[in-house]
Amino acid sequence: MIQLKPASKSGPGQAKPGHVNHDALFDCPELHGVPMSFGRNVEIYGEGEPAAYVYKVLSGSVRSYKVLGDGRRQVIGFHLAGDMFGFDCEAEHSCSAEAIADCQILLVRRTTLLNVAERDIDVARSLWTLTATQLKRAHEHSMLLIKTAQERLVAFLLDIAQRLSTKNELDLPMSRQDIADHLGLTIETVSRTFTQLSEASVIRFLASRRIVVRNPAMLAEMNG
Amino acid sequence: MIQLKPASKSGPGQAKPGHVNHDALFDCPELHGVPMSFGRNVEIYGEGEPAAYVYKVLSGSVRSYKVLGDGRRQVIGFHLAGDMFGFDCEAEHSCSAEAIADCQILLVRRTTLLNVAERDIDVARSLWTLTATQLKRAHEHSMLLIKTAQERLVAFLLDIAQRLSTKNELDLPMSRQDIADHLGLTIETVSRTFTQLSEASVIRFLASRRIVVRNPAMLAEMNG
DNA sequence: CGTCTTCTTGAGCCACTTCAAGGTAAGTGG
DNA sequence: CCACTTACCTTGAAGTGGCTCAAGAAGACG
Repeated sequence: MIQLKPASKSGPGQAKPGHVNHDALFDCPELHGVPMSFGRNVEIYGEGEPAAYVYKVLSGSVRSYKVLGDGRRQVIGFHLAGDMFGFDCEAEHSCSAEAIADCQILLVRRTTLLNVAERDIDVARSLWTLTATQLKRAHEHSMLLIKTAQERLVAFLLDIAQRLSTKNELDLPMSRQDIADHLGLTIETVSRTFTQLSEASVIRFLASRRIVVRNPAMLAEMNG
Repeated sequence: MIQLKPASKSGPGQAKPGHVNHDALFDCPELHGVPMSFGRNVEIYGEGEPAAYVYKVLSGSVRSYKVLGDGRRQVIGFHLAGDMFGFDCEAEHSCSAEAIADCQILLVRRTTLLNVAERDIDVARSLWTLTATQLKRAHEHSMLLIKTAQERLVAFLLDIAQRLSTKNELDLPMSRQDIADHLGLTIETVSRTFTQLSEASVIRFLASRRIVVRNPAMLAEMNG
């Protein structure tokens, strides 16, 4: 882990290549889907419920999570505009999903998708590719959870920055608590670590959820 | 977390229902595969290498893992007899795999499998199902990593016990270091926690890797 | 403006790590 | 069969990173 000293000089900004959402699953004419709105903190589906639909985020963002018996929560991941989610292979959802902010989501009947996949090899392949990508992301997340608090937050920022395709300014849709539960930390540690990064001039806060990356090279270096 | 007191009384043993390996992917006549032997600690494939094959464990066991730049290792999972692994959807393996002990492994060419999947919808479905199952397992693993040391080890024991389909006696194929790297702990903490479980009469050691579950109910309860 | 939620900061604590040493088991060669 | 080696595991003592508990600051909103 890289030691931070408050108030080091910051270099000029640096752009990151964008990330393309390559999957055309919902573009198939048979899988048009129904758009639907969800308010802030509204549950889209719950763990253990029958998996009736698969989903694509049109606008807004979504968190999927699991909770332990005593209330500890693990945010499995965040789904941003363009992301698809809810692709459990079993008949029941293995985690819950909630709207982080008001959002619009496209719903496609799971059975419809599976039927189309039986005939259309491209759809079947997309289904697999999509799941495999999520698997890879889950493995990355496991790597995250063995790192230090600072490394976790840095990796999180880099991941979100890449997925939002914004150059150096991030608008985090999620709360500190969501971030903490995603990174396996407490809200206090997340807050303190953000403050450290800010004091080291690696990032700067325009507001508590609006971040400017002042030193992208440093941020990348801190990711190891 | 459940507090352990050394030397509580233990109840009688209790059987666990077996776990069936449901996937018939390698039974397809076109996907016969080639058996191959790997010695202890021999690498089967490395992270970043071209994914030429997919694998099925015939005997022995395998660990798949990723390492960070500074050497920290995360054991993503263990593959026991009957398990299939190496199903990355990309052309390169996203993690490494090594034989834990001497083992025999069935290899099937990835391209062959993908070709068959293009024509045979059952194979395509298996491919998806298998990946989705691994995804679910990866999510479970994330849950593991937010728990206490004792909970992690208990969950690990329950998982292995179920997958080995042995009633109350486990023969762990992996070292303490492997377990530690799987659970995000140090080898010392794993050892100490094993000792606690033993002192509480939840388990008993026949040898350092041979464990008898003396109190399955307690073990299950400790898992939350 | 007050109220509510979210975020930040401080001080003390604890679970797990680190560092260090010793024990145990299996293999090897004499 | 025993000395020696090596790998693996256990145990102890001290340190620490992140947690808990507590209070206050900063926004959001009616």
